[in-house]
Amino acid sequence: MTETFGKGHYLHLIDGSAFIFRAYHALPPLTRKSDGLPIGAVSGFCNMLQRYIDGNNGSDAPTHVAVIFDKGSHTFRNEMYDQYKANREAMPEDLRPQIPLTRRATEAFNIACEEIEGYEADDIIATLAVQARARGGRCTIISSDKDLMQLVGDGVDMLDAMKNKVIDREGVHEKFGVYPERVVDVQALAGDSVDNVPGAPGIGIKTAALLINEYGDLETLLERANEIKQPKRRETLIQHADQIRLSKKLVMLDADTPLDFTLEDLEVRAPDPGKLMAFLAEMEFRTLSKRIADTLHVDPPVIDDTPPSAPDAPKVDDLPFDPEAYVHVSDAEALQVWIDRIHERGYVAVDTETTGLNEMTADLVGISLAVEPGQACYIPLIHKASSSDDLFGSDDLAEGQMPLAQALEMLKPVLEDASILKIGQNMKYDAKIFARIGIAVAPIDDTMLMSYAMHGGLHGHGMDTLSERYLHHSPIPIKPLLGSGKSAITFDKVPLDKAVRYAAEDADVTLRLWQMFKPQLHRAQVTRVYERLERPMVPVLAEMERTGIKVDRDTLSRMSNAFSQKMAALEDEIHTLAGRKFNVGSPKQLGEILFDEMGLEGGKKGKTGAYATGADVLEDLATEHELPARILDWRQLSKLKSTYTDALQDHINPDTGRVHTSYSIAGASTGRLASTDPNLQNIPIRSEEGRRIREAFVAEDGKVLVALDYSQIELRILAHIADLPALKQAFADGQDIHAMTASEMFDVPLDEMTPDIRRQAKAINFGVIYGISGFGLARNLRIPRAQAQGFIDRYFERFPGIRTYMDDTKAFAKEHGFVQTLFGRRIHTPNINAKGPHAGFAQRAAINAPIQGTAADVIRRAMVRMPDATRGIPARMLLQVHDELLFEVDKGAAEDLIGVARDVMENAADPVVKLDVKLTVDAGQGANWAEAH
DNA sequence: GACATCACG
DNA sequence: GACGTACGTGATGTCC
Repeated sequence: MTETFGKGHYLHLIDGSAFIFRAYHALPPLTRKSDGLPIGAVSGFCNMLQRYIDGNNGSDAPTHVAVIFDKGSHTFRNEMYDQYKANREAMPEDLRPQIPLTRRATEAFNIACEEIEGYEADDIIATLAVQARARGGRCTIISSDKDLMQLVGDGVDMLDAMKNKVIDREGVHEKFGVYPERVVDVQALAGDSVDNVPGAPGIGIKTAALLINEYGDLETLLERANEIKQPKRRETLIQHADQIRLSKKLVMLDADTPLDFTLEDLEVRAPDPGKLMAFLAEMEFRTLSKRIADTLHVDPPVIDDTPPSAPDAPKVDDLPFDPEAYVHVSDAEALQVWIDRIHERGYVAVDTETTGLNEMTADLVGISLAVEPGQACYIPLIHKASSSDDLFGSDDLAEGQMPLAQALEMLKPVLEDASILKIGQNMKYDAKIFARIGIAVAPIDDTMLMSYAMHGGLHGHGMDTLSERYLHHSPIPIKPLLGSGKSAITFDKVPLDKAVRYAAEDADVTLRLWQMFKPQLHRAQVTRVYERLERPMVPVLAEMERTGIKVDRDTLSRMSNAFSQKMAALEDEIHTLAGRKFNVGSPKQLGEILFDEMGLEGGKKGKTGAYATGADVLEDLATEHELPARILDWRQLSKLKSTYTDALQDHINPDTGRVHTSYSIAGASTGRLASTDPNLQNIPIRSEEGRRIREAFVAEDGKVLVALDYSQIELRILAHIADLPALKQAFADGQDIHAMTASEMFDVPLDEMTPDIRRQAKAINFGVIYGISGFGLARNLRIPRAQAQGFIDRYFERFPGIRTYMDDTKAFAKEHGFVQTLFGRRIHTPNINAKGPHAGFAQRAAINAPIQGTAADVIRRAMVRMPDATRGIPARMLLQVHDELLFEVDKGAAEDLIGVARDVMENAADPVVKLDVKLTVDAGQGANWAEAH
């Protein structure tokens, strides 16, 4: 039973970031022996935690303790002052991957580990210290950070752990010349070069303290500044009064940070030796684990830290796959053995088998686990008994299965344990299956996403592809087990012996891939891409997909009927014009009628020998004949009906009344998402008739849909990457970018701009993003090729950065075999050195990839930050359409959401990339998607 | 299952 | 000098 924090209780607050940086700088750059992961700071951090614990079990031991971390580098202080901490150096590359490990270390030591997005650790510490004091308890802050000294006094003190020196009120006075309640006044005057707090120029701590002690406090000092005798000092204070007041706001800690935990949650907990040893073993800390094992009176873990013999041929490759070695787990005792092994290891590969491919409707059938190569099991849960004489199968469960509920009860703590890493191949699928039965799987690794980060553009990232390529093993195909067509069965009907071999192998393959990929991420320099842009998308997208969007069936159904009628009428008209009946939907038949029977000019046969009858061809013909125009009309309706108004109705989930798409994270080579089943990223908008389909995408009663989209994000990124001053200036001035391009290219003043000239410039702008060619532009604008080439030449002349960018990008791709986004995502270009027509394709793709890919990275960053940023707002993120996010939000909170979400989106590049062009986001809201846009 | 077509950014 | 050509996706219908 937890007691309310109050008198007699004693809280320790450890400044986690200070520990980390001290540990990092105190130790040489150690790496984990088996795979080269940098590990020095984690080692130092663990040592410091252990020393802290050893030193704090005496009579004055704390009753409550927490390690507090910073989270996110953008805080409310950046809102007040954009230069806050601006000259702070970037985190060293080999420290970055160690940060999450220090959090895991804290948890492994069974010490509360807290952080709040958008707040500095100092603010959380201030909040907790003030709360502890208010409740009559005591608090010691373990840090030597002078910014925290304002909190000291009345039951709160600080401990400099390095010097083992307590800092009380007198200690603060020693440092600042004033007592804690005036510390912020002194800091406001003196400023702080480390945090880039300006203060008053020329005034340091000594002078500041002198002034504050003379006048009492900062406000009085500023009001009476004209009384100061020294002329220079007087002028400085008068002149910089605003800057000083701002500085005070920057240094003043926020003791009202919203917390998602309470003081009671921080009660000191007994160590969990198993968890701690597993973590230390994973980190391969020999000495430290022995020392800690001694103090805990347990056996130290056995650490196998033999490095792989050759970097690119790890030994996981050598162990043959043996389906007979896989274990069929059929009862709680057997499962417990596996769970114990998982705890020893600290990680496990997990795979789920289900009744289908749609995570929203498929049911869990069984779970497979793997803890080391070749050692995997399958836990069948609801397989049906097979009976040869019953064609429809039996509802009876097969023998040899433990109860579903019991298995889940045992596995849930493991799957949710923050100190055990769950490894999967396409984890979003499994996470959604588990989420539906109340299990929140975390933390995770995903081999599909690791491959995507390292090999994007080289090949697909499905398990079979990866296994064949990297393990030289073809997994058992699923087809023979399930059959195909009408006689196909679901996995719960697969006999257990076969199911074990198939399912356990998947977990085995996943674990082997993980062991191979994990150390390679660092070498390929894509750790940050994987950890910041790929892996965090899994929970975000899983949540969006599970939420779905409400679609009104009646609206779609009415539109389908209207389309049917119009199509029937058009069909009659078309047959009359053609002189005979034919299948209007057949391009082949249409081509024969147009070019053979009617003898129209301009018939061109493609590589298959059929006439081309695409929209561009028909549009040209439409100026002379009526038939092509009617065909175009019919095709538009046919498209809308079959792909949208009909098909979408079939995708409405009967349980939720909503449509749940699935996003593939690793589908598009550039980093974009792709949406399938159904594709909700290509819902019509360009034509008026199509746009009305968006009226069927609605908000629930009492809510509205909010759409936020980046304005011209790819052109802005182009302006930054290719360094185009004219374009940057135009964006800075908020100009119409296509009109500005037109003005620049055709020497037409902006106030004389015509829509047609602007349209041409717009086509050129897009052409540049796509790796322009004279031919392509000529075809798009329907102008002579020579004229199009003239436009391009002129564009290069007016924006010389473009040519440089294109040449540099092609050269980079040829040299390295990949191109990169601003955030380090690599897109491989295997065909870049090809000869013949392939070469052109590859070059244009290489030019486009960094632009499209950077835009994709930006919105990914925004999406990853969105859940924390919008916490407390009754809103849910529903869809992403490349440069747009769609939310559903309570009516009263729409403006709140727009404010917060826009801020996240516009600043999504910070702090990794400082764009020369600001990103702007347009917002709209309404009862349906058409209105919101 | 390949191909053509067309919806989106 | 000729080749072909805007970048990235997914779903549908026809035809073999």
